Amino acid sequence: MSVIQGARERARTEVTAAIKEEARRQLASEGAARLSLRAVARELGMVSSALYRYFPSRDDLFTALIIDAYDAIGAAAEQALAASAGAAPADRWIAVCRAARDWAVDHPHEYALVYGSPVPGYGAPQDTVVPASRVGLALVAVVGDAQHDGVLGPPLGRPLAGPVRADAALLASELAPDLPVPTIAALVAAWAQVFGIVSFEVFGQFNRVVEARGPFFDQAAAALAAQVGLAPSGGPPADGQAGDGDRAGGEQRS
Amino acid sequence: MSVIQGARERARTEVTAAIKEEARRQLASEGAARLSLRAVARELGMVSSALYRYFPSRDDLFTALIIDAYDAIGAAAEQALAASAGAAPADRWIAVCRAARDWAVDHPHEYALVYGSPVPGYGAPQDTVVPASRVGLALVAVVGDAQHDGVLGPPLGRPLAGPVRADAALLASELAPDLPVPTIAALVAAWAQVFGIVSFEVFGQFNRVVEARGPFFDQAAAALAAQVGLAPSGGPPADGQAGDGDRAGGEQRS
DNA sequence: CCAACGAAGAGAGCAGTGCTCTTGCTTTTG
DNA sequence: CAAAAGCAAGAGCACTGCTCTCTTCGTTGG
Repeated sequence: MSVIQGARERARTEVTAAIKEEARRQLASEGAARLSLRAVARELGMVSSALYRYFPSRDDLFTALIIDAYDAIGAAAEQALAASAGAAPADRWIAVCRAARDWAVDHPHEYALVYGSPVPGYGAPQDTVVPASRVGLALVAVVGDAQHDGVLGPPLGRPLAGPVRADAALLASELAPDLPVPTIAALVAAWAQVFGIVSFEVFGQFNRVVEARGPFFDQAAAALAAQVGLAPSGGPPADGQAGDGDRAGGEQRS
Repeated sequence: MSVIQGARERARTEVTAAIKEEARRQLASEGAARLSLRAVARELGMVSSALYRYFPSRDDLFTALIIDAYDAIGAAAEQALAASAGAAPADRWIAVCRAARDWAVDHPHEYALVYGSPVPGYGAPQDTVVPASRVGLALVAVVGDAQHDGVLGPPLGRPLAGPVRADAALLASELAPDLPVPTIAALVAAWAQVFGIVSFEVFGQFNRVVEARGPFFDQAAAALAAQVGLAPSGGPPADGQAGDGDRAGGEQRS
């Protein structure tokens, strides 16, 4: 990671970046399955075989894009986390969820790459697990902060079944020893459920079902916040949501 | 739809079925992106071009498989709905959700086809919308029956924002005029959230996070039942869940 | 300063893909 | 029975991921 590089090394990182950029562009316009190495090379004015100097295979290019996507959506969530420091926990929860959702609707194909069907025979390598966890960890941080401030209530729902408790206890010991085990379990469920709503929106399942997707998402995120034990903020936010910046009627599928 | 068919017509439907069957087999073993018309034809002992007599394009084959998949998971849900008639609403809710989940983990690639990333430039045709709604309608039926029996409580969560209420009201008028609007909104959210958990499980996001996936799913489904206003069944189901038939430790990604 | 080394690009080529078009054959139908 | 329609086969086009060889050129050690 030296700042000073030889011309060669410099060129390499630049070309690598250009390849990823062009690949991302094609990803957005064609979708992952139609991403073509040759087309990327063509667009970059190089021959297809030259691309293999930078990525040993198409799957490796995918891996790079996947990591970037995880990092991007994770960064969005973390930024919302940081920006909302000091706010009511439920509102922070909604802000973090909303940041992830907004990134997803802005980058549907990259989102599909990471939260959609796993690519063919391709097993996600180990490098992806840390970036993949960033959004989840941001949610954990919201709840952890609430706990630290003494405003974390008990999660809703019936008592945990044995195996679920065991899983949650293991998780808790790894990433948030201070949080109650049932809270962790509720957190994991909420995490998956948030992405369920995002996926339905991005993948078109809400077409002709839900139009006001931004407000709908916020509504659901608020319910999930309550589910994990974050009390709703005092004031009734019931209506309005003005300046929401949401294009409700827009068709999603390209 | 005449029962009696000429030999030719009969052969046609048989070949069509054989193609879909073989395609499904390849789908299961290779994944959607690697499904190859030529390979299907090869396996069936015919030449690739002959396949185009039955499906005008690869996308049309996909469409057929998608409809079948929607119908299969929908049928599974409806069967659970019928089988649970008379049980406590919350338990019926869980049963229907669980049926959909079980089908999904048993047919991960078909599930990915319908609830994963939409295929490349392929816009789902209108034929898919009815089959696609079957699981959702089964969930609506559970809640509708509970309402009819007078055991439906109010949904949890804050009051609806204006646009959300409008969407939900429209939906309610279309498919369940008897249900309260907030219930419909909660139902739609719960519907998406159920599939969020299923997708995370099927797509491998729960690897090294949740191991007892069956019980975990039931836990979350129970919480969602409460969310839409279905009171938990009397007895404490807290532990046990024996004979669960869940292979907890199994690696998911092929 | 220059020679050796290694990284990078070019091009040909392989096996595979979706899809089209033409050519024959068989079944159905008027 | 002959015409029409349905169907399989084969050749072929343009494309894909990937490998191999060959040449060029920046970097670096003596």
